[in-house]
Amino acid sequence: MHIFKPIKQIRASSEVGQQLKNAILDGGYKAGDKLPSERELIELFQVSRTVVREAIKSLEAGGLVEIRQGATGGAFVKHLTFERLSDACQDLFLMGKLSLPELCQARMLIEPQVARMAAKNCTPEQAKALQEANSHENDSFAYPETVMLRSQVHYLIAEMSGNRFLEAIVKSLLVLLGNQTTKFQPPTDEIHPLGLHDVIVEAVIAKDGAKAEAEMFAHLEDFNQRLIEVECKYMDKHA
Amino acid sequence: MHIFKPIKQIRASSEVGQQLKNAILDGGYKAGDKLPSERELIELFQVSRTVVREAIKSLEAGGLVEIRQGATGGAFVKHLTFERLSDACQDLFLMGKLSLPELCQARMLIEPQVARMAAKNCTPEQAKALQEANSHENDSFAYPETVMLRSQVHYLIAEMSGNRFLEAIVKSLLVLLGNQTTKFQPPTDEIHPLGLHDVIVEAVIAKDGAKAEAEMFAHLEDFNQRLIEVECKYMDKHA
DNA sequence: CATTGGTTATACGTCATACATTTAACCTAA
DNA sequence: TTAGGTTAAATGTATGACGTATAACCAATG
Repeated sequence: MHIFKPIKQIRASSEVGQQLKNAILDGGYKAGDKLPSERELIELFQVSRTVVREAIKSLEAGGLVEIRQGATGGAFVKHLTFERLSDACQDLFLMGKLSLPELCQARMLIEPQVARMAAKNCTPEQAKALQEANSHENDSFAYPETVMLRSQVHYLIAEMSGNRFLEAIVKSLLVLLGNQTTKFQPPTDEIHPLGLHDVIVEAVIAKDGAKAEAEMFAHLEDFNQRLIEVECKYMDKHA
Repeated sequence: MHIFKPIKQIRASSEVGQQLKNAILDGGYKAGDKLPSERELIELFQVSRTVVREAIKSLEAGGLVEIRQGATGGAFVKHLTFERLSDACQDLFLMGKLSLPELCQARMLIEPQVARMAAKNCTPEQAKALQEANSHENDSFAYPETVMLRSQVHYLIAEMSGNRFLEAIVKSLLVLLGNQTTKFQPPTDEIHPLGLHDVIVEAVIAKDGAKAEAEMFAHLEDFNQRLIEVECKYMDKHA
């Protein structure tokens, strides 16, 4: 007996979107390149403008392209970064599929090792950038700038790890925790007093991986405690 | 002197999409719920069908809703899972923003600790499921089934960690590495001989966290080596 | 009574056209 | 020279018509 396969109906817009996406991922269009205009795509795919537009809109929603209007407008391929990851995490978090303690725990598990890797790789230029960032943490007390300033060191260390996957994960965590901190708006010296990063920066620059890992762990243990407390206060106030 | 802020032009479709997204994330619509139909949304937002459709399409592309056609059709809110994360990773990988060695390294950094956490939490039911999965790894040699079977233990351990963020990360890594393995299609016993998980499963069930961590690390060290070799062979053959 | 097959209602999918809006570049006159 | 208008190219929105998919209802037939 012959086996029949069910017909899978595919929407024209999905098909077009898929082909465009493949073209981008395969390197046919690189970051910054402009996809053909709507009119051209109509010709190429022989479909209506509706279909073309929905396909492009899907790509935009997926974060692959950026649509600009006007004379020099069109769909431009974006530089893919960790932001898509972080957006996905943000949505999961907002839907209650992730909790703050889980994020803190994950961070404590990953970032100390990332610090160790960073210490192994640290170049003089990176050392300078690290010190620079660490010395500017006090430039602002206003939200959300203060969050950005005081997490800069973490971002740099993540980049220094040399592993772009771990870098993306850590940055996503930083964005999420930063968003929450900005929402709670605790006094800066309550959530993150000045100087907490000094020993970490020292260790990384000294290429002392073991110490960098240990100090990062200690710092996160302390910070996470503060963050949880801040969250409790916030909850009480807004109950 | 007064400071003027640039006018931010927002597209109607983006605005509608954002409002719908917020409604979903805030819990106004839960997983499985149906958003209003296009006609109703036209009434609610007082915009054209074009705008409504593009908004919904964006949500679909973002993985938040699933659109079904027909009499009982409409946009239904999806259960958010790690799949969005894994899709994002997949795209980064396909665009060359992530390499196989980086993924392997990240896995070696995370999964052993996840195994330790799983060992801490292991319940009798989970122990049984783990043994069950481990005993069925030989049920198929055909791709892609064999990949799924031989990675099942890793999926279960990730779930047992009790940390949904780490679970999502590990699963995303498993999907990615699984995809690559399926692409290379090496002989099953070359990439992953039977029995490699036995000691890990034993340790987890015995609630021996330290041993689970160590055995997982050793296993990954071995497996990653095999995977890299398989990739080299594949590259040579398809050069 | 049950099953088959047709009908209908509903909602999404696609097409076509017209017009609005945005933006850069060009042009023109004071 | 420059302010200001014009034009062209591209996306954004509106509208109406028709196509397609799907479930539910219904009716005829055995």
